[in-house]
Amino acid sequence: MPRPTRESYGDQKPPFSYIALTAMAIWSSPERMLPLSEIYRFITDRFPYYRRNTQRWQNSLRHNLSFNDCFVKVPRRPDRPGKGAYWTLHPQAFDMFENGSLLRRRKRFKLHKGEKDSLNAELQALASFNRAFLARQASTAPNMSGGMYAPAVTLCPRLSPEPEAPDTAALLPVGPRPRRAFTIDALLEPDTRTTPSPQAAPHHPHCPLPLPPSPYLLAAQRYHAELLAGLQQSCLPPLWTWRDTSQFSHYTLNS
DNA sequence: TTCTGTTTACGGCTGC
DNA sequence: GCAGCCGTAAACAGAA
Repeated sequence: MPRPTRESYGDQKPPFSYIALTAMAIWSSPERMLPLSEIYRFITDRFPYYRRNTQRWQNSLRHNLSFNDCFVKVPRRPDRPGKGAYWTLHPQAFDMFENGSLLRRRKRFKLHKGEKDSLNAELQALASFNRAFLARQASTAPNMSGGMYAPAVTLCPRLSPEPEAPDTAALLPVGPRPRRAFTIDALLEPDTRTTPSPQAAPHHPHCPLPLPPSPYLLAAQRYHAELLAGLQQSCLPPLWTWRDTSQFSHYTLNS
């Protein structure tokens, strides 16, 4: 069966399930994770059919994101505020589709109870940490303006507009995933394994001074990096690639 | 207020 | 017939 092309659909409904469409969108992003709004945009950009009746299919898509264990909701980093979380694919969900075909899943991806509980606990912990981070930041805000630990994000506005994927590439630790107690205090302790020294703090080209980020920010980044490293450690290359040529656009199975 | 996320329910389709 | 996958609708809560 020839692979369907974008042009062959026109305004017809593509033969992909919402799970497949969402997986495509997530895999199309450099960070392998997208907020809901970007998943919508990916689908409407490529499939004209979904430019109509948006409420209907978007409701279905959200249902699938929540209902299926293959999608993992990753809380935003506290220094990257915005609406909604990021969504990624569970690493163990890559073999869902038969031979990379997106038309029908080989089997439903289902996490075992323990795995699901463990993942939920970690994500819950991260969300709690983010809230605690914001609370602490708010309570210390009046002193932050001139303080040496003022978060870099308040002094170095981003150049790219929202939505923006978490800056995980530079945060991912090398080697085995470090484990430490997940409490606010534990995370705020100096961590010589992953905490960059103030001298090594990245210097934003538009910042007048290379200020060290706050310990809270570092702790949040560190935990985010640990979480994402765990999720991505077993990541395989994408099974499919969206190819745009002058003749046609289609998904191809990577060899 | 709007968007995001969760949950429940139901019916159609397909394969065994 | 049954189980599993899928699409859709709807209600609701919480966050931005």
